[in-house]
Amino acid sequence: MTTNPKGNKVLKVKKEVGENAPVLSDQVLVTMTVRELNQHLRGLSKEEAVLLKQRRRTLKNRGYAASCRIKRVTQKEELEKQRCDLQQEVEKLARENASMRGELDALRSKYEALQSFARTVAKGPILPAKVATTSVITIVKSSSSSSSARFSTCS
Amino acid sequence: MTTNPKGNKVLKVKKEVGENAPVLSDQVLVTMTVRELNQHLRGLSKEEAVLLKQRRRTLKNRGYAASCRIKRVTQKEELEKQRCDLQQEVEKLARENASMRGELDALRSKYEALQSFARTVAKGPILPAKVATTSVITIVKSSSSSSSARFSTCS
DNA sequence: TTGATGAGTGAGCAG
DNA sequence: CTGCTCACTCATCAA
Repeated sequence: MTTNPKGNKVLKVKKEVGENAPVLSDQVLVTMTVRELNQHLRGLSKEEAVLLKQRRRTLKNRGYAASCRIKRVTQKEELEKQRCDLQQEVEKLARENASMRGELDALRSKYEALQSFARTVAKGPILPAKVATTSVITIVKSSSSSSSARFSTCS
Repeated sequence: MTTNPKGNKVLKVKKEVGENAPVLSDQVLVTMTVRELNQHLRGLSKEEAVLLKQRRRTLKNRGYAASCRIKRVTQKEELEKQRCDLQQEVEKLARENASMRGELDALRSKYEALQSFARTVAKGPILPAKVATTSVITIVKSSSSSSSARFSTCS
C-alpha cells in the first residue's frame, strides 16, 4: 500500500494492473526532482529512460489537467458569488431608494403645509391686504456662501 | 473533397490516413438515422457491424464533447454579462440615491428655514431685529410675474 | 522544460 | 440508446 505499485493510473477509471514491476510509483515519479530522476536513470537503457521520462510527463499532465478543471469551477463559483453579492447590493440600494423617496414625499407635503401656514400667518400681522395676493417670500440662509446652490436643485 | 474520405478524424490533430476504404464518411455516418445505419449494416459481418457502430458512437461523443465545451463558455459569458448588468444597475441606483439624498438635504434646509421664519412670524409679527440673526426675508412685490413658480418647481 | 488549455476518447450516469 | 460530463491523453502554445 505504501509502496504503491503503479497501476493506479486514474483514480477509479483505469485500475491497477499489479503484475509488472513499476520500479517507481506514480506518486514518487511525479514528485521527484529532475536531479533525482536522473539518478534513477543512471542504471537504465536509453529506451527505458525515454519511456520513464515520458511517463513522468504524462503524470504531470494529468495533474495540470486537474488543476485546470479546478480552476474552471473555482472561477465559475467566483462569478456566481459576485452575481449574488451584486444582486443583494441592488436590493439594498433599491430599498434605500424607496425609503428616501417616501421621506422626500413626506417632507414635501410637510413643507407645502408649512408654506401655506407661513403665508397665512405672515399675511395677517403685516400689511394684510397688499401682501396677500402678490408676494413671494424668499428665505436666504445668510451664513453660507454656497447657499445659492441650495435652490439650484429646483431647476 | 466533397466526398470526404474518412481520415479527417480530428480537425488538425489526427489527420488523414488515406489508404483504407471508409465505406462511409464520418459526416455521413454520424448524421445517419439508426434505420439508415441498419440498412448499411445488412451487408456487413457482425464484426464489421460492431466496429461501425462503435465508430458512430465515438463520432457522436466527439460532438457531445464539443457541445459541452460550447455550453460551458456560453454559461460563463452569461454570468459575466449578468455581473456587468448588475454592476451598472448598482451604479445607477447609487446615483439616484445620491441625488435624492441631495434633494432631501436641500429640502430639509428649506424646511428648517421656513420653520424658523414661521415661528418668528407667528410669535411676534415681524420684528426685523430679531429675525435678522437667522434669516433674511425678502418680500418682493411681484407684479403678476411667475415668481411664485419659484417654489412650485421644487416639488 | 514546465505549465496551461483545446480537443478527442472512453467510462459511466440519467432520461 | 442518446446525450452529457468527468478524467485522462495528446498536441501545442507560452514563459
